[in-house]
Amino acid sequence: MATLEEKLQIIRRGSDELLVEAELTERLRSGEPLRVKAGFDPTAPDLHLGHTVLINKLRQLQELGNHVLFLIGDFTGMIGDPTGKNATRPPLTREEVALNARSYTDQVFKILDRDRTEVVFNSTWMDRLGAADMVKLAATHTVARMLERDDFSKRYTNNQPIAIHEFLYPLVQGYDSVALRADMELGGTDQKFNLLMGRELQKHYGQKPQVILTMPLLEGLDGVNKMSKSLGNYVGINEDPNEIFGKLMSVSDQLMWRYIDLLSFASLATIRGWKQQVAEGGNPRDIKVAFAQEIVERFHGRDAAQAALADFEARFRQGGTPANMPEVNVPAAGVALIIPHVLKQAGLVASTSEGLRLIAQGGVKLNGEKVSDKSLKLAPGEQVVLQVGKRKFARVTIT
RNA sequence: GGAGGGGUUCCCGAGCGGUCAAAGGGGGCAGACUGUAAAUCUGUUGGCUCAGCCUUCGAAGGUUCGAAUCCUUCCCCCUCCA
Repeated sequence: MATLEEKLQIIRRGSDELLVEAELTERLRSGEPLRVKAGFDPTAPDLHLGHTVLINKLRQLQELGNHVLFLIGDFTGMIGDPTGKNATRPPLTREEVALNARSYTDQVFKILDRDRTEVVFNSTWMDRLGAADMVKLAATHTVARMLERDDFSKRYTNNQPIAIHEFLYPLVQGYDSVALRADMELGGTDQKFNLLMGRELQKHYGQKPQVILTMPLLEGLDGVNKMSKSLGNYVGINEDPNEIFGKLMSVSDQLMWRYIDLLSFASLATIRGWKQQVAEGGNPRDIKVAFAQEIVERFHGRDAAQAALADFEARFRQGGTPANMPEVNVPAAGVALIIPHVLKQAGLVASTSEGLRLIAQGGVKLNGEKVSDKSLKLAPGEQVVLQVGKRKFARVTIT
């Protein structure tokens, strides 16, 4: 059993802010398992590495004997966490919520301990809250207080719209903590305002305020924006191992360290060793490979990690073709097809125009040979390997 | 309710009757290079039956030989006043 100091150290590793540490110590000392809350959007069941920063932390808390309340915000999802969009989203149907929840648990239990996790939905209590109670909830805070939230104040000063219902989001998220009697809530640093709202509302409703722990937001592959599916700069945990490996290799040598700090389970001493190795002239690529292997292995197993590395080496260091590639049939109705059409039909390019452009730029290969004739035709019955850029391949049969 | 400003291609942002598929930047994609799908450099970036044609500049109408650019109505956003 870990000592109190060890527990605190585990909890703090990689985190951004822990409020209020004294309160946490007190609760830990009691020996009772903490009710640790973390909320998730109901509409995006595709978990990516950014989510796992927080989920890993939940797992660590479970290993210390605590209880996780995995909250699916099916009610808050209707509001949409304020992002500058001023539209409410149509509420998801029961079936959709159930389906998304199922998908969540399928993914999240690759990390979390099923026995110490309770999946809850905030519609359970929010649907029962009447308009009068909603007004009372809203009456607990002022507009000035709401405008303290970074996102709101930025938009306010930049003359960007803020819809009134957006103010409800933090209130409802805070109320969730009341309904769940949470001892602790985790969230990204961008959630700090909402997490603090939970504390205030708990006090208001006569509960001990929750401890809050914020985790840094993982930057996406672009190194600028936070990782998100909608920005396309993410690495999904359910993605193909080769994709995960390749995407992690595409992380810049600089950003790589950020990923390692937040995602690797290697000991702090090991990570220090890596940094020193590179500082002394070692190739960052080697460390990136080791890290990419660790992540692929975490979600797909050791064999997949080995295979992904082998595939990567074959493709990029030796310029070969991947071990397996999609097989596509392109119907030609008995006529020979011009190459850009085949590329489009095979899904390798978005449009004929793009196909033509890529050919002009020398980015298209047929059976390993660069295609320079844009009106080259493929006749029915032909089977060829088409390649666009370094990463897109397909074995195409003209039928 | 009143006064003013604004809605442009993936994003930001120029254009303000023809030379506009629309500057510039970002992002994306490709090529070169490489110890990496790092970095750097170069090209490219609406669609199509591709040296030609078609559709785009909040929406719908109109003026004109010709409109992103002018007019009308409508929708949406911001600011100030009430």
